[in-house]
Formats: sequence, structure tokens, C-alpha cells
Amino acid sequence: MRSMRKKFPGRKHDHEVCVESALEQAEALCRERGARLTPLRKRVLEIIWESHAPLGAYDMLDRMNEGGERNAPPTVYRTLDFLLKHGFIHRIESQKAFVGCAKPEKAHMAQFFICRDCGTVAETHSEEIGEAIEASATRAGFLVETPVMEINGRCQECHDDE
Amino acid sequence: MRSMRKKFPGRKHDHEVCVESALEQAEALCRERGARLTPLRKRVLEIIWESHAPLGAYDMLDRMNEGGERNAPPTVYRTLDFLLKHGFIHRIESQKAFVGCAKPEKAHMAQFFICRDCGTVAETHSEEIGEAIEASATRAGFLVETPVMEINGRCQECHDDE
DNA sequence: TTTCAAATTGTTATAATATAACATTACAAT
DNA sequence: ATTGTAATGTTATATTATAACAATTTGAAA
Repeated sequence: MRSMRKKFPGRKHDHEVCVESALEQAEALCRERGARLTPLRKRVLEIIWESHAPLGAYDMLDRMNEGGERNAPPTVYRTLDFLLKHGFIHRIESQKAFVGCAKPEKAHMAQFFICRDCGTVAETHSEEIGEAIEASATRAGFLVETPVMEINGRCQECHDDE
Repeated sequence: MRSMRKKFPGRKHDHEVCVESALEQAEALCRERGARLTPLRKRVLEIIWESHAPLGAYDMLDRMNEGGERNAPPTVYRTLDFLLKHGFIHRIESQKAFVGCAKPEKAHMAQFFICRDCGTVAETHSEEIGEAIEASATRAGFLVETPVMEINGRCQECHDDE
């Protein structure tokens, strides 16, 4: 597990609410789409959401096996594939780890602000950044498909209490 | 090795010139900085530049050992650390691979346009994108340090000859 | 209901990427 | 020449991810 100091999206907010609402949203979307949010998938999504910082696949595995279960890597990776395909989570490339998606209802271009101290990730959807990228891409004759924008730095709180 | 169809930054340009000028630039910068561009480091940088598409560490290793040498992974990874530290190369996180840096003389915020067909990477330094990110970061109280911007999609040429 | 095909999950093995730890060699300053 | 540091060599292993095939569950057709 990565070391980290504290949380970024608000120290005080009730995180259980985040988790529950994320799970409910995923269930609703699966119903809409005729997909199955099986107990396994729901459990993995829950584990991911319980951490605001990106979580590695093997950390999830440890968590799943805490009660003596014997889940193996393919189980986790397959589940991650499902969750990624449905937009319920994102992969943070620069950390080989995964976070819950704040806006799973439709595909979108997102930016991730990742604090190097507390490890927490904030997802934004800036029109301005999106447009700047499109403009730059157009000049280069490039057709944008899946941009990866991981902005590493320090969040307000961590920067404050130097 | 990844499969790919063709080149992105100009099919015709003389790539040997790219490689040579990159190596010369690295030597000059090392002289300035009192760093040593040893034969090993120079060779790895050359191998990376010989490919316009990002190259994995083990691909480099294969290349280095073509004559029967027995270089081991730590040799490559240490060399990559050196080249990264000096800004001579970038790591493309979404591909676990490395490309030569087009502007090694000073640290900079770069964007990478990566063609999913030909695999080639074009590095840009858009003021507009940089400012958009800073603006978004400021709103979030976030201090930007090392943004990773990997814009996957399709280059003009690959898009043209569908 | 029974049955079947597809989807999901289980299991074993292994591939691909990366680093730890320690030994040896080369280099540069005295 | 001596010596301390940087660079490289070497062996082993950690970490991340997938291939291949078996077993099970599920939902819908018969």
C-alpha cells in the first residue's frame, strides 16, 4: 500500500454516503443497460470506492481475501474490465491503480488531480481543457479518442499544512 | 512488440537526422550539467530515438543484447532513470514505454498525441492547454507539479487511409 | 420443468514490467 | 598510486497482468 497523509475531497464529508450512492448508481445503470452487477462486481466496486485514493488490483485482492477467501488475480482483473467497460471506474495510468468514476452515466473526457501527499484523486470535467485539447489536436490533424490526463501535484490541504 | 501500421510525424523525414541531433543535444546538455553520457546511456538513448513509437524497457534490452550481450533489466532501468532525470526521454504511462523528448533543454509541460494505429507519438507544448489546466487547478486549490497528458486517438495519415 | 447456450467465476500457470541488494569496475581528484 | 564516488554487473525477487482451460450459474427457449 502507498503511504499517504490524509484526504483531499473534504476531510469531513461522510464517505459512506459516497460509496452507497455510487453502488446505487451502478445498479441503476446496469438495469438500464441489461448488464449484471453481480455480488462479486458490486463488492469490488465497493472496495474501490471505500478508498478515495487509487487502489491497486492486488490491494483489492488482499481486501477481498481478508476472510480467508482464495480469489485469484484473474477474478479481480476480469471484474475491473467489466467496471471499466461500463465507466464505473477509471484506471490511473501513472499509478497502475483504479478509482471510482464520479460521472458514470455517460462517457466523458475527465481530468484527474492527484495529490502526491495524501494520494487522493479529484475528478474534474473542464470544458476549457477539453476545448484546448481539441483545438491543439485539430491543428495537428489528430482525432482525439481517449485522452489520459493525470495532473500530479499537491492539494490545498496538504499544501497548507507544510 | 506492439503492432503498428506506419509513422506519424511525416513519413518522409530522414529519421537518422533526428537520432543524431538528439544525441548531440544530450551530449551538450550533459557537458553543461557535469553529467556523464556514458556509452551505455548514449546507446539506450539512441535505441529509444530510433523508434518514433514508444519503446518498452524489455524491447530495448532485446535490442542491446542482439550481439550476444547479457545486459540485465536493472541496467536498462537505471539508464532510463538517468535519461528521465535529465529530461532526455519521457515515460508514456498508458503504454509502459518510453520516447525521446523533443525539448530536453528545460523542464516543460508536454502533451502527447498517440496514434493507436501507427503507434507514433507527437509531443506538443500548447500554452492554451497549460493555461486551461492551471486555471482548473487554481479553482480546485491545487498546485500542479507533473501533469501526464496522453491523448490517444488517430493521426491524420492513419485516419485518411481507412 | 428441462435443457442448453452464454455468461460468469474458479483455478493453475505464466508473461511482462520493475526493483532490491550486493559485487565489481571505471573514473576523477588528490 | 590511492581512494572515494559513480557507474555497471549480477542474482534474485517483487509487482502487475494475462492466457488457457475447467466448473458453475443464469436466463431464456423448448
